[in-house]
Amino acid sequence: MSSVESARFNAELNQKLATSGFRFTPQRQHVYEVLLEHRDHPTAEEVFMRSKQTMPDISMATVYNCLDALVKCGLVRQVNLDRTASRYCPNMKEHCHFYCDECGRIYDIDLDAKPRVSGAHIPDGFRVNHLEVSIRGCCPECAGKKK
Amino acid sequence: MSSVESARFNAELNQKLATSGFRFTPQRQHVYEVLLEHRDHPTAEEVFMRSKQTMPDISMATVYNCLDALVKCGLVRQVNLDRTASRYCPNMKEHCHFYCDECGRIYDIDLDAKPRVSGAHIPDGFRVNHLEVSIRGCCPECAGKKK
DNA sequence: GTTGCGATTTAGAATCATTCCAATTATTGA
DNA sequence: TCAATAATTGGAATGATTCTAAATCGCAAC
Repeated sequence: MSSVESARFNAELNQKLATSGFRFTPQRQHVYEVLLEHRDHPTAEEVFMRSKQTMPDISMATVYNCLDALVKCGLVRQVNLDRTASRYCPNMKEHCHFYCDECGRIYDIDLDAKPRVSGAHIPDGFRVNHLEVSIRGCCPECAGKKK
Repeated sequence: MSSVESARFNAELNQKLATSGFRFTPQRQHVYEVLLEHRDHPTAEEVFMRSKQTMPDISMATVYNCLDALVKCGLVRQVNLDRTASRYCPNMKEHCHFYCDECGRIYDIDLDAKPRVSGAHIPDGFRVNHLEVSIRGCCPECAGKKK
């Protein structure tokens, strides 16, 4: 990441943390940078490993705290599949996730707008806040290998 | 449940277990009956408690084993919300779940057919097996209370 | 019917992700 | 500068689930 980009992300981070009542700390900055570096939906454990490479004294508890703060201030999405470890995603555009059943990788799938589902009979009186969609299947790479 | 219904469910259970290579056991029958009795998406813990009322010696491990067998032979759906305990649902019709953010209850929402999502840009080469939709919001009961 | 074998059940130990805790350290506003 | 408040830390605790090894069961072949 260039220093210009980096400065922009830091400014956004600082602002978003502040408006949610969080402080700007080196750990939070670092964890956010780690997430931006490889957008591959790492688990907390993976974020911890990567963070330690350049911040060796960071603790697992802090990684959880940082991820939590980033989620709460709207910079990161927490992604859950079944009951496996949560994964973290710094893509805040409207999107859903594709899970490859072969390799387990997660891909972001862009959505035009808030998703709508056809044919759902929601009875009167239910107020919908949020609709979550996830797609399971086989990614191009694994589809290639299987042939 | 009437004895006629009960016989029908047992026959289906027996047949489905058999075709997946599982045996018909009193525990599996009992756990399935417990699920059919109140269709309220209980956790394994709740199934365990209810099962013990009429089968006091059943163990937690067996409840997990039975639920697992029922899921594998296609009689029960395992439902996960975030990383909370899995819930179990004997409704195998095409449907999705509505989670009330206030009271935590889960409601089945019927779907006409397999769900389709509008506006998703799935790149070439991805093979979709399954699409899962969940809805979050406020149920009629809680909406009433809030006013 | 008896026998044998693999499947199932069981209690308890182990695991995994996550949260909690209490002590230390850092940041911020007066 | 100094207190007040928040954040970090390592380790203990938690909660759901899976594993393990021994006992038991169900069923097919004899």
